[in-house]
Amino acid sequence: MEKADTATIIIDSLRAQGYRITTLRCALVRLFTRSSAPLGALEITSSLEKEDVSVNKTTIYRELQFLVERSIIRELDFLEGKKRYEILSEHSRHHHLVCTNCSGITCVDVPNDLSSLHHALGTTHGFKVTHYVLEFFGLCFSCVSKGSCVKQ
Amino acid sequence: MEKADTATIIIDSLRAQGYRITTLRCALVRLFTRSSAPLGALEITSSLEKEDVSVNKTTIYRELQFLVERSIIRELDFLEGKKRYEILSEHSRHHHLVCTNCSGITCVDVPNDLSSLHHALGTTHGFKVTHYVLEFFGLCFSCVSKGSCVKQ
DNA sequence: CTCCATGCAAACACTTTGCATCAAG
DNA sequence: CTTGATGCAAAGTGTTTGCATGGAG
Repeated sequence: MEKADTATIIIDSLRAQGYRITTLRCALVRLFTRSSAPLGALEITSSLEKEDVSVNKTTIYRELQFLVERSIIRELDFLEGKKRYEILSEHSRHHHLVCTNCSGITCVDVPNDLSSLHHALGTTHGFKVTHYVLEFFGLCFSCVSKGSCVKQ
Repeated sequence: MEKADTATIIIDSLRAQGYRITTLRCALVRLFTRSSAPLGALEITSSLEKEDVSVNKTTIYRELQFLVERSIIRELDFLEGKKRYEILSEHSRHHHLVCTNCSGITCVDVPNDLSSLHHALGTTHGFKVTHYVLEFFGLCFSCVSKGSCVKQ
């Protein structure tokens, strides 16, 4: 029994829901399932260009919005003045280490379970948490090592 | 023995460090110590206008940068396409409930201590965490109540 | 008087909108 | 064919830069 890759599963699911499967949509889904780091719109554009996929920025933004609305990808923000996007995988305890020196981003699975907090917030504030963002900022291994190169 | 308010303490500290105490700088510090919610640059501008404080956007942005660099305020981002700023108080376990319906922001003190995570990340990834961001998204009490008004 | 702080205009970066055209189903 | 997807131009929003002027110390 063959196991379809994530991209194929997502695309089949979109097709099943009656959405049109265009070259761009396909390429975007494959790009996201392949990439480990969160991508900005411009990076996406240039990545797709390398695969000779047509790339109008308007269309990219619209397609990103489409994928976000269907919970296939999610938006992230690392205070860079732009949004980044990454595939929304099954495991939800997925966070990032953002290096404030080299801007490198590493994904991490954090063991802590904050689900008890959801309930706490529900009772104390009447707030119904749908999701949360937990991101760590600091210095990555290589920037800690070569301390002399740290900016500022 | 009189207890100086936070704004005064901050301003005195800036003065002691040799920074010029201008009307805007003063007004900004007071605004931040007074306000409970994180503020965007435009909100700040209009707030200051109400106090008849001169408000050029360039100056606002430069002053915000000045205060961020000196760790008096910090930047936050709630995926709105703009940055928000709030006073950086002594307690670090300060997070937010962001309502995805009405965009209301509530500050919360979260009991969980994630400091063990810092060390874990240090050992497993060689990453030195300087700070982290933990924000909750969902529906606030009033939006949960009047469920019918939920957008989309 | 000396610099830091400020205002103004313009530039920037990222994102969105309107509208005509194109192509997936 | 029909309707969603796309490209292009232009506008929108938030933020930054260059440069001359102004004011705190």
